[in-house]
Amino acid sequence: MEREGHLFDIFYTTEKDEPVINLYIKTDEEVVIARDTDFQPYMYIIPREGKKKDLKRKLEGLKFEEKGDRIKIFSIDEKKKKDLQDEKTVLKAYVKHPRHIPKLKEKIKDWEDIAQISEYDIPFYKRYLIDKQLKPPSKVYVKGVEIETDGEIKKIALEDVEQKDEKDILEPDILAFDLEVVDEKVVMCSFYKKGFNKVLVTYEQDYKEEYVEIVGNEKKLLRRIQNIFRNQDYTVITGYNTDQYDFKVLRDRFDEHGIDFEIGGHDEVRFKRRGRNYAAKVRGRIHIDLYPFVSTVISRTLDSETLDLNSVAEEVIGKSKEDMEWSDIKKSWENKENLDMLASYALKDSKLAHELAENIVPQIFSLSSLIGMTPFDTCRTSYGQLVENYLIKEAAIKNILVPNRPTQYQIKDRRTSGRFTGAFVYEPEKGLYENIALFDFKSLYPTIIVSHNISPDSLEREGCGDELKIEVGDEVYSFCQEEKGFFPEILENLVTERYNIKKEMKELGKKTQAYRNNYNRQNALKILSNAFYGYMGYSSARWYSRESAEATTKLGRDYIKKTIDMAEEMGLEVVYGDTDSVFLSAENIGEKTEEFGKKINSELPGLMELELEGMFKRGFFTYTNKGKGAKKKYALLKNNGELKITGFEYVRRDWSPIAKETQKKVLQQVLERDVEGAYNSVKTVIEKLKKGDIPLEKLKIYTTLTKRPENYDTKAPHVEAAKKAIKKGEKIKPGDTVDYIITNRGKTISEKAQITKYADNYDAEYYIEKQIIPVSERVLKVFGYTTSQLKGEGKQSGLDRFS
DNA sequence: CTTGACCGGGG
DNA sequence: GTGTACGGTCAAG
Repeated sequence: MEREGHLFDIFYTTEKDEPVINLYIKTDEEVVIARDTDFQPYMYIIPREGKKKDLKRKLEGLKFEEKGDRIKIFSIDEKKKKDLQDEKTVLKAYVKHPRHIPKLKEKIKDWEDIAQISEYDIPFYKRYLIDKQLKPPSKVYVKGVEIETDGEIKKIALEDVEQKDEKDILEPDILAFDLEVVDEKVVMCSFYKKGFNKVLVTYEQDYKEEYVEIVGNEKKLLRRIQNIFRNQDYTVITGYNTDQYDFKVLRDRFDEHGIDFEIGGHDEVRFKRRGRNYAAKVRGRIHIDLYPFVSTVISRTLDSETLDLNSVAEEVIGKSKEDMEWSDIKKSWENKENLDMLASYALKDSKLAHELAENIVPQIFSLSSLIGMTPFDTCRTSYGQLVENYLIKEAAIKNILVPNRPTQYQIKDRRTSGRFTGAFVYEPEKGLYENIALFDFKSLYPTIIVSHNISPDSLEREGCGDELKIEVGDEVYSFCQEEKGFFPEILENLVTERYNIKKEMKELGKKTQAYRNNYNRQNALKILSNAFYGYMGYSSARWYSRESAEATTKLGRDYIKKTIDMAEEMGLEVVYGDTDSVFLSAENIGEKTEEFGKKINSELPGLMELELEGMFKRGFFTYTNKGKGAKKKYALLKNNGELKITGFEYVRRDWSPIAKETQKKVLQQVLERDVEGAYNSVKTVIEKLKKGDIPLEKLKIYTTLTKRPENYDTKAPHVEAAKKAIKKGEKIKPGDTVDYIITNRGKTISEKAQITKYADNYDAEYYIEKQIIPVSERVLKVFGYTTSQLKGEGKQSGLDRFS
């Protein structure tokens, strides 16, 4: 029988000591598992010069036992493969089971006749996706017969699987959930899905809302959670930080009550180790934890420096919820007060996660299908893995041998010896500027790599007749231009496809599905192509090439400097420049921009292009404590009055709300040319602080405890505050975020720190000196104000220098 | 200046 | 699981 469906997950099982690949496929009607029993594990062994025959004979005769495992190579194919610059004959050695691969490698690694062993550490399921060129969660075609099973899921004995259109991607059907936990017990669990929202509660009382369901006790709550997870119709199960929190709590509570943690319908939730963390794998569903993806990928496009659900949702989808204080959640539950509010808070959390997922999951899916990884892996990826997975997939197609991962020793070595000059920064002269045009290079590094053929396989190529020599410091690197390199060829395709899609998008209505799909695809292309440069200099990369990375930044510096020179020649004032962007100012900036853009672009090679990113009415630039122009710290005022603030403290959570509010206000007033007003705002806040007029709410500072307070060697305010609270009977454990106030009792800051709950006064001096002054000084010293003036101690002087 | 500890998200 | 993967900041050395 033949059918089509979206391949959304893959893993292997061992049956009768043979590996079986299981493909999870969602067809229009149901989810099926297609089972492939024919895929064989292998690795490559490269013989030394002239030793091929000897080696092959020895390998064929090899038989050994390890921990009861009888291991032998049961067949060897000879292949030709490209190894960076040379073509080599390699032996493709097949074994019976994936776990034999590392054992075989260990056994033969010191053999005289072997020059190198390759591709021995590519997980079996990934190998399958790569070799079959499958791109989850896009559409595949499968052929096979149904197998009789007693389970709920239909199984197919796979005869053939083929990738269809990789742009035909699974439509996610999302269930979001969220736990409320008090004293390490689950007291509420909320669910949100289209047409289904529910809050399970263990405490019995009259609840106003119909979504509340009373379940009596924690054990019944867990049973009901299990029931909902199993029986609701959905493909994606999601939440925020569910790997590190919700799923772990659930596992512990299921354990405690002696219930099997089975929620996928036919298998236990598995915790897969990924570096120092674990990821919860639910077979039959796609468990997407939004947080790791937000923190590695989405965060780059965000202004917010904190990545809590609320701030992220606010920026990504423009929505947030009224946050409930942690202490209030606890209080509400302990006193059984306001439980309706607590339930609605719980529902809002999963609703928000759901809305965020509606936006982010399609991005993850699109990236998955481009890279060829499962969505499960993609949402937990690092940039290094993203690039490397793609490279391995492309290497297989181009018959290139995958380089081995560096050893720990090599990684250390690369880290210490591999530092090199980065991007060029044109430091801003502090102050206010009018009429600003912001130009930047479209995909600067990718286009440099393509236009100059920067690639590990083009580097120092012997006998090359057309070399590009790049001087970096004392070194000269040469890149052969005769043949397109591995990286440039890939990047050219990625960048060109993205340009084409963006063109296509202009013809489409923004609300159409086609537009959204295209948007996500071009976004995935952008994420991937922008990651290549970093990958070349990433110490754990298989295709590490410090020389290529160095050459890329060198060329980048040259291009941005050339841009700055040309701008100056044309009489434009250069305000600030960083890596790939320049801020230019001129009275008649509107007229000059077009001419400038045309001139620059006529001189740029190949795919390279400088683009006008935006025009601003006014901009504010500041400098660092050392008196140099501050990088990446500026505030811009758009023509429509909107503010764009970059790099200032006001977004960070380790500052008190009053400090953040004050800084934002000051920046706003400064940009409106009301410097004196800004100064007065600071003075007013300081006065209020002195009088004790600022509510404690605005003075809280948040920090998380990562271990038990008594285990800290250093005296930090949040630790000391926690210790004092514990003495008073408060329960605070590792992982808790404490909010504290610096009070006026005690000598050192640590002595003065008290959990908000136990604080009834504040140390005005501290908040003025350590919070308000530093954040406002950062802005106002540019206009000649000194610290003592801000404190109201000195006279004003030189105020109009910049106004 | 280098090294090592700490921290993120969640309740 | 063809295992054992972050990156930035800040105080201490």
